[in-house]
Amino acid sequence: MILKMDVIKNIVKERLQLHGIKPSLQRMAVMEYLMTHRTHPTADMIFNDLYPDIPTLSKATVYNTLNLLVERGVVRLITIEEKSARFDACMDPHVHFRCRSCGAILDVNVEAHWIPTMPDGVTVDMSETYCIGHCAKCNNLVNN
Amino acid sequence: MILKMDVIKNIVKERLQLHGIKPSLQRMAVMEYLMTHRTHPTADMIFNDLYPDIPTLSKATVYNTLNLLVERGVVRLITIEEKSARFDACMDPHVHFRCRSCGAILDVNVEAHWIPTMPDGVTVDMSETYCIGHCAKCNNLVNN
DNA sequence: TCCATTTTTAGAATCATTCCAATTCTGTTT
DNA sequence: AAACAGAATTGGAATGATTCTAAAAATGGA
Repeated sequence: MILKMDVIKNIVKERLQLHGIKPSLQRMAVMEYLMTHRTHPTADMIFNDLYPDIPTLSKATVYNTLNLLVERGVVRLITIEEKSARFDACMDPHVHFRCRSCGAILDVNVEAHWIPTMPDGVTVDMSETYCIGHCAKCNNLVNN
Repeated sequence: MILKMDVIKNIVKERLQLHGIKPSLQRMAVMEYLMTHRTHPTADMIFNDLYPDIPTLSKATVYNTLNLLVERGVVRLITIEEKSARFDACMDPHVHFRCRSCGAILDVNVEAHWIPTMPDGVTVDMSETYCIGHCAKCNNLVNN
């Protein structure tokens, strides 16, 4: 019998190895966290949530790991919010929306990413679109 | 005879007043700087360039002013780069490109801004698209 | 087991930004 | 012009996210 936990852990491990990243306990934990929490967490949120399970975990390790994952193209770095960086393990094309009043960051699905025509000689290997406004919940609060 | 300087200063003053911002010496200087330097500067760059002319200028004032300008919709806050915020006084639709090797941030003209279809109830009042890759100059260095 | 390399760690250091309380400036009323 | 109230500016301290550093721990061969 194969436990669900093992299945997830194997997917996580494979995804890391596919990108040449040695799957240490800490790296697995950060990657699994991002794959199972689609909340665009900050480094600090990840650290705080993982810390109870890995009491020796250091914030530096979380930062090291996130930087490595971003460098290798395994997760996306999101700068939709000035205060702190956000991370997203979903690499399918989608844009991010931030609500001005509650601060939530939501995924918005799109067919493909928009890459405008660039000046001659410029090459683009990544693009991000950020939309900012008011989410459905906050709009309702105002209208009722 | 009207000096060119006066013309610019008048445009700057009008743009501030149009948005209900009292045109103090410091605010005029920051706004004029942004309108005449299309380099997407950081608060620090603005402070350093303005300081020689306004020796009493404080960094807090530069931050206060930039925050006010962004709040009132007079300039754009650009978060294409994690280290520090960038500012842009051009409100015409355009997207930003950042070169991975030299760090330059360039404007790319577009007809209109892309705003993907949002989930029901979500309203968008601003959107930004960031493209990242290699600029023409850096691509040439590699290919020659 | 021993050794070399990689990874993790805690805490210090850095750096952008905000906060704070005091001062200066502005415009208005006597 | 003096007195005043409110707004803007100021320097420096405080904050908070991130990076750096040097030591300790883990890993994986020979």
